[in-house]
Formats: sequence, C-alpha cells, structure tokens
Amino acid sequence: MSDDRRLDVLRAIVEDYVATQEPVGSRALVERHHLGVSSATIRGDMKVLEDEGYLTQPHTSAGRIPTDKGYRMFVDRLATVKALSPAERRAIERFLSESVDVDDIVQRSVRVLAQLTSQVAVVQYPSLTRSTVRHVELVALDGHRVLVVVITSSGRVEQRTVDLPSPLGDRLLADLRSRILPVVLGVRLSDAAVKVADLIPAFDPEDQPVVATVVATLAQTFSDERSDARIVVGGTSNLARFGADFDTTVGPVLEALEEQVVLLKLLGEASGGVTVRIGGETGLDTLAGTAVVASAYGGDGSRATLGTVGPTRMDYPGTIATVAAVARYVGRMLDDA
Amino acid sequence: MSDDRRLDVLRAIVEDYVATQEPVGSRALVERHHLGVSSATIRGDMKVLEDEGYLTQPHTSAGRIPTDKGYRMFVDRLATVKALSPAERRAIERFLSESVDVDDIVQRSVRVLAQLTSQVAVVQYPSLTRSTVRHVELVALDGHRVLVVVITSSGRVEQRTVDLPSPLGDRLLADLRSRILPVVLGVRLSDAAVKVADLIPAFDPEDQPVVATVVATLAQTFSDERSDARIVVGGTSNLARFGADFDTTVGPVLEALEEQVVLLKLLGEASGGVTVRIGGETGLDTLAGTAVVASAYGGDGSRATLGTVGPTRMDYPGTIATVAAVARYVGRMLDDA
DNA sequence: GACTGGCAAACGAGCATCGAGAGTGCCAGC
DNA sequence: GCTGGCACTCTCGATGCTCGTTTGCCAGTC
Repeated sequence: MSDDRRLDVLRAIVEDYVATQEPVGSRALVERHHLGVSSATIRGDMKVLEDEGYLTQPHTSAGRIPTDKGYRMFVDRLATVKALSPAERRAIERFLSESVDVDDIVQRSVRVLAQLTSQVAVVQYPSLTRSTVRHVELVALDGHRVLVVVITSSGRVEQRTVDLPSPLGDRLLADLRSRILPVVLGVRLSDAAVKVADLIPAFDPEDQPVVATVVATLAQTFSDERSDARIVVGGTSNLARFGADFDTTVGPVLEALEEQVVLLKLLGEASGGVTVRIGGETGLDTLAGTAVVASAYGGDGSRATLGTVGPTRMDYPGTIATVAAVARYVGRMLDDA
Repeated sequence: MSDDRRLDVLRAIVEDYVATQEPVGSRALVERHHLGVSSATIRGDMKVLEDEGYLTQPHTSAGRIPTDKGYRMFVDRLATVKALSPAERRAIERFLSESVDVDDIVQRSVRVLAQLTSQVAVVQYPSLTRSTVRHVELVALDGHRVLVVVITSSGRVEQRTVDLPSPLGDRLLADLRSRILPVVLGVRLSDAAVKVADLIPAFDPEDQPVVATVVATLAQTFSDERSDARIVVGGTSNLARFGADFDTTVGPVLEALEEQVVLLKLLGEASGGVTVRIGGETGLDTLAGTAVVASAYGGDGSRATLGTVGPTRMDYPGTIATVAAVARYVGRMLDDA
C-alpha cells in the first residue's frame, strides 16, 4: 500500500474540507482530485487514516473531517507554501507605508491582517524593553506634581504623573533633568532603570526624598509591564463565518479576546518564524476549535508578536503567508522609523 | 377608557419583555402585575396600543412586543429613574480611581460600563480641541528629522515625526523651542495652531523653509482630527446575549463597531445629559434592533462622549443610570488630573 | 498483494402530520 | 366600561416517513 497516496488523501481532505466546510466523502474526493484509484480504495485509506487519528467522522455515514492531529500533519508536512499574490503584497505595502506613527502602524497592521485573512487579527505593540531611550522630559504641572515623559527609539511615548511628597522647585527640576539625560540617552530601557537609581545619592540629602519619588516613577516607566501588554484586536466581525452556534463557539472566543492575559499567552511563545498552534495546542480550552497563526516581527529595537486567530478549519498556507508578509513589512517600517 | 391604564400596560409590557425576552400575553400580564382588571380588558388596551403603533405581534396568537415607538414612549414618559446601588457606585468609583493616566481611565471606563450594563461599551477619548497646551517638546532625532511632542492639559501626549527639507542645527532648534513655548503655553489647541504660524516671519529668511515645516507639523498636531476619532470599544462578548441569529444580527453590529466613522456617528450628537437613540433613530440601518445610550462627559478641558450599544430590548432605566454615573465619575477624574 | 465494483446497512436531513398550548378578537351580558 | 366565554389562529415540539449519502466489507480481477 502506498504511503504517499494516503498522505495525498489527507491533504485532499483538508483542502476540500477547508473549502466547503462540509465533511468530505470518498466519492466526492475521487471526483474532485485525480488520484488514479477508485472510491473504494480511498475508503480503505480513509479508514487507516482514521485509525491513526488523523480523521474523524461526525457520525456514521457522513464524510470524514480532519482532527487536530490531521491539521498538524497537514501544516507540518503537506502544505505547499503559497506565495502571496502581487496584489496582496502591494496592498500590504501601500497601506502600511501611509502610517504616521507607531500607533498608526499597529492599527493598520491589524486592519490588513484581518482583511486579508478574513480572521481575527491580533497585534502586540513593539516591546519597549529592547528599545533604547531617545528622550526624557520632566514637566512641572503644579507645585507638587510632575509629568514624566519617556520617548523610545521605537517611537513610543510613555507618560506618567507623579505626586510629590514635597514641592519641587524649577532649579531642582532643571538639575534633575540635566543629570538624567546624559545617563540614559541611547541606553536600553531595561538598563536605564538601574542607571537612574544610581543618581539619587548625588543630590542634596534634603532633596533626596522628592528626587527618589521622581526616579522611582521613571524607573517604573522604563520597565513598564503594561507596555508589553498592549495588544490591539481587530476583525472580530469575521467571527461570523466561524461557526453556526454563537453561544458555544463565538461567545467564549470574544471573551478570550478581551482578556489581555489570554492574548499574551496566545501570542507569547512565537520565537523564530511563523508559529501555528492548533486546537488544544493553544493551551486555552475555551478556545477549542480555534487555531492561532503567529509570528514575531521587528528587529532589535522593537520586537513583538502579531498573528491571527481563526477556526481550525482555515486556509493554513494562505494565512501563514499573509502573517509572514505582514510581520516582515511591519518590522521593516519600525526599523526605518 | 382610562388613558393612564393603557400607559401602565405599555410600561408593564416593556418591563416584562425586557426581563423575559419573550412576547408577553394578556394573561401573563394580569398575573404578574396587579392591574385591577381582567385579561379581556387588557386585551382591548393592547389592541389599541397596537393600532397606535406602540406594540406589535411577531405573529397572530403570540403575545405582543414593543415597537421602537413603544420603547421611545417608555423612555420618555414611563421609565422611573433607577438609582444605582451603592455597591455599583463603589465599584465604579474604586475601579476608576486606580487609573494612572488618560489611557488608563479610558480603558477602565470601557470595562466598567461593559460589565455593569452587560452591553457593548464605547468610550471616546477626551477631545483635544478644547484642552490647552501644557508643554511642547522638539527633539532632534538626527540631522534631518525632528520629533514633535505635544502634551495637553487633559494629560494626552501627541507625537509626530517631521522630515526636514534641510538640516536643523542645535542652535536653531533651541531658538525655535524658546519662541514657541511662551506663545502656546496654556492656549487652547485650536488657537495654538494659528499662533505658531505667526512665528515664522520672525526667523531668518534662510531658515524659514525648515521652520515652516516644523510649524506645519506642530499645527497639524494641535488640530489633529485623528485624536477626536480615537474610540475604544469593549464588552463585545456581551453580544452573545444579543440575539439568536448570528449572521443577521451580531455580525453587522461587530462590523459597525470596527468602523471609527460609524462609532463617531453613534456617539456624535450627545449634547447635555444622557441621550437614548432607539432602532432607526441611530441613523444606521445595519443596526436595526439596537439602541444607543450615550452621554457627554468631562468639563471644559476634556469634553467627549461615552455610552453603550445594546439591543432595543434593554434595561433602559438601569443603563441610563449607569452611563450617567460613569460619565460623571470619568469627568471628575479628568478634571482633577 | 493491491485494487475494483457491488451491495447491504447505517444514519442524518428534510418534510409532512398532528396535537398541545397560548393568545387573540369579539360578543353578549352585567 | 368591564367581564367571562368561546371560536379561531398560529407556533412549537414530537413523531414518523422517505431519500440520499457514505461507509464497510466481500468476492472477484489484474
């Protein structure tokens, strides 16, 4: 028995099922694909594939549909890489190139991703911790409050208001500013937090409490957890195509998409190229039936993750190609900016 | 025939229908509410109400449900104001008071609103145009690019990168900075744009092109349209309770919620207190069956709109009370900050 | 040994039927 | 003006049926 043909059958079933959303039977299979054998033979192959856990039947005497394991096999060994059409490439490039700042890049990425994949798109803001400090500004609001603004090499602006224990004069503020800047400019955020803390002893002991307060906020801004956690979601209306039953399928997914923590976990582990997680592999059991296609993006200064969430029965080659392309363009834009 | 009783009947029907989500019949009505008459009498009243357009029947021999006109009447003349429970008040107050900056306030408002109303919450960022300039910073990135940062009285930070036609020396940059600041500090954003433009002639003719470029970007940042358009949406998973049929009901709503333009239109006209728009009154025909409860919030420095989107069969008194309360708290927080 | 055609059996989808239940509209009477 | 009674209408769920699809297997063929 030809092992190759069985894999061909699996591939054909995945492709047909993704296209039609309906269980595919042996007859339909031989009609649509020209495997040179009869439907009876295919039936034999299908049975084996089912025994091995790649296929399943919704009920006796319906066609077969792929299991998560089947999709995994498809993605790992069967999917042919699909190149993006020139039109799609151009769409991505043109749309993203109109961005004016980081917010805009992220917004637009979400839109393109959702549009091109017809799925839910998720984009994490570029990570701060790897980028460097481009500027720090301290602005006195009134006697006892100061606005701290940090501008990073990735173009992000973080701000924080500090309530001071005691008033901070203009002279001291200027002093503070002039000492902080040279120490942190061009330094990585993760290192900058430490460097500013070292400055405190250099000040007049009398001023140290108030200086310490400002520095603490500054350090906190440098190593801000919230920044990493900023994630934008789009294309939720594509969930309409998701499944018939709303309450049991789409509701939980929408809920999950509103939880930053869950989103982070979903995107989290993408390391090198494009990562695909199918069904249970997502680690979120409320997301049964969904798959995540994610990719890291960005160079040194601004590394983070982006991807899509969709039903396990999705067009993997297309989605993977799109995610990869968007990640590449976004990374390029951020490095340029 | 008592006109009062007919209105009582309408109120009872709206309340029951909102509670049960099912058409309400004459028998159920007399059982649940103690109107001192028989079901036959109620039937008569219901017929009149239907003839006048306040009620409708899904089909003969089902109960009645309110029409949009019926809900409108209910909201305008029948709904008793429902005070928020102390627990709810405290929840709002405590949750919002933990905010650290404007982003945070907006995020948290969306969450509370969605949570308390079980609907989709929509919050517009505080408007820039009414607030004043608190600080302007120009940062040289490299020879031919400058980062423009504007900090407003409402705590917002807007940034923009400018590509210069010719290099801008440190001296000129400092000069520019020191001339701009005194002119715009404390000035309304809408006026500041004009004021900076007046500065250009004062510079050396040789420098004027590059100065003009920076000033143009600055002016654009002051009167940024995009800022007004920033809107945050949350609680979309509450759409699960919306209606049974996904494709025809929830899908279009999700789509609409992703369109900034549509959202702006939805929130747009809220002027004084709480505005309720029901069904067709929203002006968006894709949103049939939905109602919007919106309120302006914030004082002078930071005026904008926030609200909820839900099915027409919603708990109007509760939603109105919640929206009003959140608007009040958010406004207070912004004015304090 | 692998493949094929044929065939019985299994099973869901769709459809018509039917009865129960709920609600209306109207009328005659109070 | 209100009430009880009653005929009528309509939906909803259950039931039973047919039809089409697909499977699993077996005997036969290359």
